[in-house]
Amino acid sequence: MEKRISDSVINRLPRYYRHLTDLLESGTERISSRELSEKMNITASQIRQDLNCFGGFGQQGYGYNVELLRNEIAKILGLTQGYTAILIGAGHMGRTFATNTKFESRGFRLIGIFDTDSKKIGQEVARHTIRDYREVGSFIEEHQPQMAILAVPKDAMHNVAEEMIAYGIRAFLNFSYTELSREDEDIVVENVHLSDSLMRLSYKLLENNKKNTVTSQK
Amino acid sequence: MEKRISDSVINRLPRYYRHLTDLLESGTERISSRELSEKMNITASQIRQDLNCFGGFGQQGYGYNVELLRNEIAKILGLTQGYTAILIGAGHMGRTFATNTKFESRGFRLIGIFDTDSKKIGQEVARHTIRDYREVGSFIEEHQPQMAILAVPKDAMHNVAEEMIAYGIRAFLNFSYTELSREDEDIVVENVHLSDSLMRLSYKLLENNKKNTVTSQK
DNA sequence: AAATTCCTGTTAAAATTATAACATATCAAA
DNA sequence: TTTGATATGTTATAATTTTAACAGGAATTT
Repeated sequence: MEKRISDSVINRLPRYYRHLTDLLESGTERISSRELSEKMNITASQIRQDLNCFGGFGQQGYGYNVELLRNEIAKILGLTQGYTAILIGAGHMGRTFATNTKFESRGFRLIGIFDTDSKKIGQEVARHTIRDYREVGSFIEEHQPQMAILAVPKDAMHNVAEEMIAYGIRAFLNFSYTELSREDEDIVVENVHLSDSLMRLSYKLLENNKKNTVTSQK
Repeated sequence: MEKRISDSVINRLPRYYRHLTDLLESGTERISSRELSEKMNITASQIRQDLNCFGGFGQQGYGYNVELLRNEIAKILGLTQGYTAILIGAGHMGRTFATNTKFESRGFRLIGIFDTDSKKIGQEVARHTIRDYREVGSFIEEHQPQMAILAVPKDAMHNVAEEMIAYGIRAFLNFSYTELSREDEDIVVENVHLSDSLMRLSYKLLENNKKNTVTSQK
């Protein structure tokens, strides 16, 4: 019986993956938990603890082989599964996602972009021709993508999600303002909110200003 | 002496804010921690605990006044400070941010968009004319924005950040692939990584598939 | 007006998460 | 070889975070 991996650990994995990718690209062959901890501003202990949830990838006296560790994390994250995705909505957000996130280098494959706007249909985005959303059902049936990226207006989101679910999609990356949640069923969702980041930054800035005010009053 | 608010609480505040905004827009006047907990899929206890970090906003036997609570959270998050921001980079990500995140309704004001690409300079995005990045120094001096949104290629990011810091900016929302970190100085940073969300989704999907395989083998 | 229900703020307990400590294996150098 | 320095995997401890419990104030009902 495997013990469950906590969300705290899972949430850190993509960050490990990014840093290891950087290291690999810069030609670093090996790294110790201490060195990595300095780069990432976390404790070496946490890194070792995290990695050991999945197995011993390091070697005493040597550290971790960057390429090997990166590959292991890729496996854990499912990046070697060759998952395919369709993108619904070719507005700003959709285009950003299609062009920015280096799908292929992360092991994903974007296989179709859909929109309802007749002005957009037929346009080229990231080497894909935007398709008519009305064809999405037959497209899914034919190509069986595992994920749908929702970059549609909030009013449309729930309807689109329902349709995707009816067509058999079980994983959603949702960029719409409204949260998508499906606790009960075998459906997985990640909601992304750009404005949350902005609000967090705002909080930090305010705190920082308060702190400096107090300090300068001494 | 005020006790420090934990990051776990801070990270939840934007989500509270969004849900309260939704409630307000749907005309809900009051809500209890239990009702809100059902909407948000967290425990009522946590909601009460979180809110009490900042003061007693509710009333026994009544619950919380939606508008009042939303305003209080806005204050806590610094949304009432009238912070202004400039956006560096008018590529896909920059345009998404400029058009999508409802700056104004969140109390922020975007006051300038900059790019180095002469083809983009002069174009209109979200009611702003894209300015020449070479003018950013004098612009900052004149308008004193508090935040910079970095939506530039990863190779340019650190240089841009250094320049912004030299011009006096102290808060950064960074969308570049490369992380920006400034532990030491009085500078606050939020890094956003779209691909992290995708990787987390991938992990969840893989786990879900494993689970179902095991279940169906019974 | 009394009784009952509701629901907060707060304290206490449980659970989780992060950090520290250490035994031991590997590497590198003398 | 032998010795010392590294650095992991793992166990133990500390800190944090979440959940539960409850006293009592406010609203609502009878």
